[in-house]
Amino acid sequence: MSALSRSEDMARCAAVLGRRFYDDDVRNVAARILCKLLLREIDGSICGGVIVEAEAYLAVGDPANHAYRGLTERNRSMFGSPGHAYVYRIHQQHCLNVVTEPEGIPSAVLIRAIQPIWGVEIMLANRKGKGIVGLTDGPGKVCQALKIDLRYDGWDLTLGKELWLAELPSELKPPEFEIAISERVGVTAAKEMLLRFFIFGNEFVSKPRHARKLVRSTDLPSRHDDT
DNA sequence: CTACCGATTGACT
DNA sequence: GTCAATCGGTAGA
Repeated sequence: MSALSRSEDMARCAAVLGRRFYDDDVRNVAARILCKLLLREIDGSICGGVIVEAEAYLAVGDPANHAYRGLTERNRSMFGSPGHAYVYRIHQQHCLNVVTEPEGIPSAVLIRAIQPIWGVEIMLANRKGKGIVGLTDGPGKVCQALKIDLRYDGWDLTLGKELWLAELPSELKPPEFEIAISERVGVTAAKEMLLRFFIFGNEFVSKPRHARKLVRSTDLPSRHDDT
């Protein structure tokens, strides 16, 4: 068996994130989603990598949230149960969010960047010949590389097929990392809120990379229902 | 129905 | 650093 197929087996065997992971405070999920895997199966091949950057959009008091003014046709998925995808379109691009918190509470985490690991050749082809650096450092780029579009709006991410999230296999796990917190990128409302989370020092994070705060991965708050 | 605009990207100064 | 492309969602007439 080749190293490549062993690697793909590693991705296929990684523990799928279940509903409980998403059924939590959206800021908690945005921080804890770092170093998880985003995986996609395209024509029988695994594509994806490690999530290195994400943003939280709050259900309350966040005018940058698409659901700030209530339910619309576009944002309907955000009102659904946690662990489903909210995919929307902007400027000819698609952006992938994971829905968090209990059903009816419209909060979500935007996946802004991944570190490419599996199916790099396929992702490069989907992005038309750009290099590995810059392949998936932005929410639109992630969706281009992984062929994620509106068909996946409302997709259940806990099924472990087509499009899902999984734990980082222990073989790949770094001992510890620092989480940087900053203002969100590109928003025109609530610019000052510190709701962007990224792995400090990782080269696959989009710019800017200035950190307003730093938190150790081992110091994250526990789940709301942990005791 | 029309008008406005963006949780982006890529090209350019 | 700046800026245009480009089009579906949204709000308003």
